[in-house]
Amino acid sequence: MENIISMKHLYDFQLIEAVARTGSMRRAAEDMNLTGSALNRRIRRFEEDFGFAIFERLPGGVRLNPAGELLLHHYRGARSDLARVRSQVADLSGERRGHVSIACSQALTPYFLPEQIARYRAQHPGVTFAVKVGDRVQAEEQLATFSTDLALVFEPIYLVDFEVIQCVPQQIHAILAADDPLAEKPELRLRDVLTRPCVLPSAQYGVRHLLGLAARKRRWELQPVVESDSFELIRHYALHERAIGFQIPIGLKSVADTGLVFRPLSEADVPVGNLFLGQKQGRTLPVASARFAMQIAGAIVDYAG
Amino acid sequence: MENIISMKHLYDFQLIEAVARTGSMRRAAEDMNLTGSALNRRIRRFEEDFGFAIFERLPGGVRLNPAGELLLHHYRGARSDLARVRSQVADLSGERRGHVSIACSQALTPYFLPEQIARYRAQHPGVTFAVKVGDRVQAEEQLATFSTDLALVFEPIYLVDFEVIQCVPQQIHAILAADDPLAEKPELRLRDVLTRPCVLPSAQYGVRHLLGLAARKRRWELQPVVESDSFELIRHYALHERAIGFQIPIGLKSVADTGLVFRPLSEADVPVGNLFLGQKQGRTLPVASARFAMQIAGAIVDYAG
DNA sequence: ACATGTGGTTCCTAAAAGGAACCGCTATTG
DNA sequence: CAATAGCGGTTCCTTTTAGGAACCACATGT
Repeated sequence: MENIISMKHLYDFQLIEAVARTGSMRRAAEDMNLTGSALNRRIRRFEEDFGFAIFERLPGGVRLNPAGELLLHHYRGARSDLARVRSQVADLSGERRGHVSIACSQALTPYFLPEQIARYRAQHPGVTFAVKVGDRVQAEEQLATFSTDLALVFEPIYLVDFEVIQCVPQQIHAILAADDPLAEKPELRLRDVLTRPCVLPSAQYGVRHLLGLAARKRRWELQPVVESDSFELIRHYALHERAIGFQIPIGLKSVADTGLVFRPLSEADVPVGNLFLGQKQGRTLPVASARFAMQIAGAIVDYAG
Repeated sequence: MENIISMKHLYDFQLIEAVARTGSMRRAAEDMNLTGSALNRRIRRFEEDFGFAIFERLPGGVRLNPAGELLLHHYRGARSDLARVRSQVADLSGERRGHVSIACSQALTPYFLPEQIARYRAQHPGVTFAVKVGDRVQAEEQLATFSTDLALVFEPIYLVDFEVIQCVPQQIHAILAADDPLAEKPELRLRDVLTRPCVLPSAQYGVRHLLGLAARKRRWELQPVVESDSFELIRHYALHERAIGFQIPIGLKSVADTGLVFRPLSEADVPVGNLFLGQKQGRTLPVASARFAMQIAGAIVDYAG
């Protein structure tokens, strides 16, 4: 998966990464299909070449020291840059192959991303995709450690090392049964929905965060009857108990004919959130990723309108 | 020199760079102390691992193809980034060692840089320096290929990939004998000096460029009696024939007691040039280089005032 | 036509890396 | 408290890999 690149000169770094991950030379050795003694010798020799120890030896295992952290970050950067070079070389050889990895929120999985990926692959069948779903913190981490090329996140937190490619506003929508009396209003107030049973995403998600802000401002408290990190569960549960779920509109096109409707919350009550498409600051992306980024940058603008 | 870092995993790239430099596998093999057959095998195996050929095989030698150019640029970036990591690790080990490489114009060599380097080394004796003198084009090239950390150039041309750290104006000064009648004026006009025998830097230098611009505007032509790429020769020749040389003030502190004086040209005649201190766009410099950059950034501002 | 240079290949030897067993240590556990 | 299990580190020996020398096919320039 990641080892597609795995050129030989980076083998030492792969070993170091494995040791750092497992916290033990012997376990890492098993992972990498060699014996503990061999791995130990490689690590020690590497440290000698490098000039500094990169692991703390503890009883019961090893751990990266600060020097090792710096070094591992360098390796991840170098590896991703080599992948970019390989991609550019493949591109100028006319191969039109490549690989795109994107970290995104769950809201993008039911409708938006499948459609976009299919559209892209229709033009470039040689390009493969890796979609890593997670909350906004995980997305930013994966960007920082070169684990992903792109991130598409709603209301990211830190935005350090995050280069914004595109940013579109997304007002939170309430999801309710089609025959719910509230469904007749074109726009819902916060007091309309918070007096009803609510199904909310868990705390780490941006939708929950914005709803929490809006509620706290009015000295209310969010009291979800169901709380989940599965947006799919939230949507389906809204139908079962006639409870109210929440989501951003880009994730809602698909609920149209499932007995559910969605209505925006009033901007006077809940602040508008932003959906960010970004990459790691300063990176040059592989060609396939860069092209795909351009495509969805345009697409999210269309969806927002 | 550059191989201070030379960790083992970059050996293949060092070989590739040697082949690219010499244009021949056998000559590169000699340089790197191995035989042609061994080197050839390594290159071919590397290309197989990488997935693409990186050399064009011509009768009479080899040459990097576009893929190879991309790859070599990646390598130079990775190498310099590893050097930075090593520097940071050394720094957090309290070693206060390091190496600073700077490309600069000749104007900085007689007085400014020696003083600055001495001042820095007085505080950090473990830090070594490499000063590469050249014209402004060479300085920018060296920055782009990671051959130098810093560049201090007068009137750089392209400024692509050039991250400006500091920029100070420098008005061109005329250099003349202390007993020259013109020396009595505090400021000289262009017509005063161009009617006299002139000693000019050659075309690639910024001083010549600005003088040429000013002259062409008035439909005059520069007709130097002596033209040289040695600023030292220009200074000394001014004394011998009582000709007029040109230089920027930061390079002139040292001529005070050599029978020469310097007077600024009027800003109405010759546009003010700029002395730029810069690094490669987006790079994180090794600690020693970053600290030295901060020092001279302050120093050139003082000199300009 | 020849000598000289090139990249590429083969065969064989030299060097480097890996595997298995063992050492000294520490934390856990009966 | 002693036995045990797991850890990093070391040693010895085997396996694998890389390097050296000679050679080939080819192109160039005398």
